[in-house]
Amino acid sequence: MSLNEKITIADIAAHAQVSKSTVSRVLNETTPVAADKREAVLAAMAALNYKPNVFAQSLASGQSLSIGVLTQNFGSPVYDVIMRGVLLRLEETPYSPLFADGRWHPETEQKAIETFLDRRVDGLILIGGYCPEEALEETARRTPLIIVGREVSGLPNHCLNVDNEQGAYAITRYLIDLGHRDIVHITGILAHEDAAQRLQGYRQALLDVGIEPHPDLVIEGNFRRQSGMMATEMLLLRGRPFSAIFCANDQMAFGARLALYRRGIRVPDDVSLVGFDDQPDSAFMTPPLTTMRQPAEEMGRMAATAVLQLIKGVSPDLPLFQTELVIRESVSRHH
Amino acid sequence: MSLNEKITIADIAAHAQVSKSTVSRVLNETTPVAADKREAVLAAMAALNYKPNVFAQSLASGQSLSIGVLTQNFGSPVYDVIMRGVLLRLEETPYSPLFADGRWHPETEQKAIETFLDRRVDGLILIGGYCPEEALEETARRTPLIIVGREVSGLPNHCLNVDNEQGAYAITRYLIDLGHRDIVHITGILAHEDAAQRLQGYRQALLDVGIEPHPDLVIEGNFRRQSGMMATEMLLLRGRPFSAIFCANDQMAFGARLALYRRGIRVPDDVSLVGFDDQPDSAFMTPPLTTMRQPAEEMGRMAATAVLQLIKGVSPDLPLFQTELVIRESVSRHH
DNA sequence: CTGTTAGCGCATTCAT
DNA sequence: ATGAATGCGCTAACAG
Repeated sequence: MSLNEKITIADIAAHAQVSKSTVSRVLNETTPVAADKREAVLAAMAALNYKPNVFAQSLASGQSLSIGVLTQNFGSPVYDVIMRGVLLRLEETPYSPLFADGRWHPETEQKAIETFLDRRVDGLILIGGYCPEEALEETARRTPLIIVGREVSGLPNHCLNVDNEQGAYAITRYLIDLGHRDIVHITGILAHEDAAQRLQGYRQALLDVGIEPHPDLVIEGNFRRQSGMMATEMLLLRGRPFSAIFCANDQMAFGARLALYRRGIRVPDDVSLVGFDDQPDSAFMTPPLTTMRQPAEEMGRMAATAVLQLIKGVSPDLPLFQTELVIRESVSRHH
Repeated sequence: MSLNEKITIADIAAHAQVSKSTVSRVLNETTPVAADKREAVLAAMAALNYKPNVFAQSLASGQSLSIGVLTQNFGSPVYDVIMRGVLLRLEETPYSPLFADGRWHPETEQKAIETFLDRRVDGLILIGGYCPEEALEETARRTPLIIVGREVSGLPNHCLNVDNEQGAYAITRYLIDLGHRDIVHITGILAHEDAAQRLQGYRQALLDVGIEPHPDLVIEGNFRRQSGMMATEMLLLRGRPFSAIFCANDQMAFGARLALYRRGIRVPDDVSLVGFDDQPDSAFMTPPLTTMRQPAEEMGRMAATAVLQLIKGVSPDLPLFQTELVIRESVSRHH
């Protein structure tokens, strides 16, 4: 309320007739305090509208009560939701998030991580990224670290992931069950575990019903709309017939949809189209897109919970999240 | 590099044969220091890989070198880009961003602002929000404040906005020039200045060519896809003919597109469709959406620059940003 | 249970 | 130009 509040524990100590230590104690609940003194302190804090100085707290305690969150490209669909999950979970705690954008540049990521460390974050959450694995392992040695959406072989119990292979398997299997045989797969950047695992799920589903995956039906994209469009155009040029396209994410499905539209190919009458991620716009594509839903927000929350556990010294167990098939009008039975 | 670095200015003072004060001086360039001593200090800092402790710095100086950024709903199209702009600009400075998500809840926003203040941010950037104006004015009195995407009458030179009316005018005028006369407008939440201004631009454009805006052709939406869809369905039920729809944002245009699709109405053959914002997916709608581009990232950068100026005590001048018409295949001449 | 005493790492007078 | 001395606001032994 008042404009210039420089209230310190000394003030409330005086007001409550106790020592600064006692004030600190009721503040941190670090040691039992007599009920009456406790009340007095609380009353004084309320009366004077006391706000602890975080810097002093951090300096004295060595804890910053902040955790660094590194994402790649603000505004990208799934990561934003993961971040929201982190945020929401953190709001339930005394920790505040510090954010940075790695932009998929290893150097930028490293710099951001350094900045976080300089700011003495108590923990670190990394979402995706291209940062070399050794650097990550080094970082993990220095501070509590959770990585989501990426598998670092040297840090098995620091990574939080979705079961991409199972998801891709299920969605491919779904198309097969609809009678499709010539199913295209537009992959993500295959250097990403996500993309590789989805490709693997796709292949396995085909193999399991005795279909040999055809190389002409697999095209590598880069997870972006543009690449979905170009991949589809290339596919059309190739001339090999197909009745369904499975894109490794919704973005590329949007691109594919546009390419088909421009060629006058109807969805799902002429070809069925499915994506992965279930980003919000999927439900509003024309026609609405069949896709796989990732529990992104849930993963964010879990990531936050996990770092907090690491900070407390307990080693969290990180589940493999499952996806959920969301069926919409972009697919139909193949005759 | 080393795992346990607790290097303080005392260490480097010893290493460089000078006093701690001198070290502090070369660190902050606050007072001239003899060249040789200066070199020695720099060398020592490099050798020991010294990192200043931000908490100690902040505690002693009273500056946090952090600025609070409050957005509404992580993952919403335009705001995310504005945030990216803020981030990028801040990366060029010693300031770090602190983020929070207001979720369009005044209480949440207030709480977030309080948290920022508790963290002693040196400045505040608010993106959108429903926080009552008095609260904002109060906040502006306590700390450097910039508000983007919102007009607070009591804080004219703290607000950063786009010229919504002009943008809506231009886009409506464009449809008129294509021969459209019965142009629908699906508005945003009219309590938002954005939405009200866009509606005003739409009306003015019609009036300027002698068309009396018809109430049946204006429907209030809420900026979300779903509302664009419902508004369009309602419109179709009303039965009043129209040849074009102007949605107050792209999201609602996506919803409108879906409603038209489900009714078998072709775009742009049967009706032309335009949006506002030029969010990335617009270019991949089928057909690609004609829309108005906001310089969102630029606005974010400017917002950051402006708070920094406020912090330095200079009052920034905040331009009214202009939009740019992006013409794509969702519109055609009306015959 | 509680008060006293030291720092935490740095910026900033104040002398020199 | 530089060093010594205070203090920022709080936590954490340390005694009682």
